[in-house]
Amino acid sequence: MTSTAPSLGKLYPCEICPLRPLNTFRDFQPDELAFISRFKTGELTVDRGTTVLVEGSHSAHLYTVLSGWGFRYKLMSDGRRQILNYVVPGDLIGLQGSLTGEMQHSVEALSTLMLCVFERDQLFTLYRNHPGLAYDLTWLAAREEQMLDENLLSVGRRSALERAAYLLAFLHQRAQTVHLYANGRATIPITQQHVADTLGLSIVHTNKTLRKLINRNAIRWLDRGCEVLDEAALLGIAGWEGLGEQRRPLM
Amino acid sequence: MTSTAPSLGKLYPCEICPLRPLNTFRDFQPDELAFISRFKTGELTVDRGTTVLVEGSHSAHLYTVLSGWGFRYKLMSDGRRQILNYVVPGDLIGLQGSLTGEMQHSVEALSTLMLCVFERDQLFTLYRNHPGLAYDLTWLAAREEQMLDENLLSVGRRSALERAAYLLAFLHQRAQTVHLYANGRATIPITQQHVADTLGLSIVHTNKTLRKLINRNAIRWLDRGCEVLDEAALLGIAGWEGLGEQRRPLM
DNA sequence: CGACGTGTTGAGTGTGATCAACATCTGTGG
DNA sequence: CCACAGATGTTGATCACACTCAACACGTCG
Repeated sequence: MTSTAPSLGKLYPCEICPLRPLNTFRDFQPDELAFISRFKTGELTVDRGTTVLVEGSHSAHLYTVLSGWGFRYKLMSDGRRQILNYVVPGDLIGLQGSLTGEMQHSVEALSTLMLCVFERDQLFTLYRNHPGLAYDLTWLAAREEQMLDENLLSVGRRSALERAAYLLAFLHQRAQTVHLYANGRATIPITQQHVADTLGLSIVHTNKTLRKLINRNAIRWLDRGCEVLDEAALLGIAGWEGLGEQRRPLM
Repeated sequence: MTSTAPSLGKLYPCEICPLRPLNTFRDFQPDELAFISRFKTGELTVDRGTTVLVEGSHSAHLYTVLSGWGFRYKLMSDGRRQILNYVVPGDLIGLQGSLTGEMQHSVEALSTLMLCVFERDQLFTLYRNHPGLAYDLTWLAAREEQMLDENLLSVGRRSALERAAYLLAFLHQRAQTVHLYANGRATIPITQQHVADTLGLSIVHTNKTLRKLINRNAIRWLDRGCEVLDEAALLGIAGWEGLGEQRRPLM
């Protein structure tokens, strides 16, 4: 399942970017916008299940998510999988590989995923001419690190129920900040296998743990999807205060 | 235990930095060196047990480790602690807090720790005038993310024995790349409580797990310290290939 | 139709947690 | 100098959370 049909044109030139107007994102200087517009060389739309970036590869591109869900993960040689984080619109993917040369993780689409495509070899031009954008890139990397810190705390020190509650509250909040389910049903398009591989649990125990959250009316489970009904309950169970949401840059 | 006696002078001006000559670190342009030298406002030496940066605070400084060991961690309100990563010479700490405003984790010294002190509010000058250094900062943030990814895989998907083997091999390799125990005994200055809080295990089970590694002659445990005897054995147990060590920047 | 992905539930097992007791060693105050 | 508290490491006994195995229901898709 690797339908990588690159739709070449730009349906969404940066000047009419559907994300930028959201007040989650910081304002942009006109010259910055002009640069990004040139930096962006195209768009890419992929189906659910497509692997966008592969661990061990040397990608010539980086991407910003325009719409849809995805996840970053690592595999062990015997097949064990750990999901590291999820990506939602506005997130930059492939920066790590662009800087250090080789991807250390893979990225897969959870839903139809629209991506803005950037050329890796133009990255240094950005650093040379646009210190504000360079700062933004570091900012995005630092924020990814913050999310990973919290995930690590979760997997290392929270119980199964706390972990599940944390994860679903986390994904729910991230979806809301980028209006991911503004239109239509408010569901997170994951399977219980994804939850298990994120939390470091077996799929059977994940199922039983999610059932407890369902019985408390905190969530609802649909076919390959989760709907958060009571975010406050999840935050309480997890002992988590939520994303201290700050305005963030958008590449 | 908060002996924060700031030794003001510069014992080690950047021009005679004891770390930079190591070939782990990338070469520097003269103008970059000059900038860093001005950017560095002093040195700070703290004792073992000192908390260098506190979660929730707004630090005006960032630091580069000149010598010694430390660790980054998060606490939950009921006292559970998760160690996120360790810091060794050459590592930059406090960047996250400098960018996003508030520290989301704490940093504590594992041994006597010597730090170079930088002023946060000069950070943007760096971005404006030194794109190479700006690139380096993002590079360092991306590398921290890579280490966290691997730690998360470990805690989420490796068994207790595999986790312990991974951690000690990891710390051993990091120590070697910066010649941390070039002089004197080659020990990692941690307690079993630190290991437990890194791996997400109880201290009792950590003790029993480390005993297995000791019985296999892979490590030796001293008072508040670990000595790696058979790195290959640890790598084998963990199913880990080691740090693909690349030359890295030094601030 | 059968194969496959996904979700569900029960039974038995085991890894790792908790509880408890003890051995050292250090530092501190009397 | 000793008594004591606290940090660290060790080991055994018991418990429970989470894993494995197994079977089944349901949908989609070739």
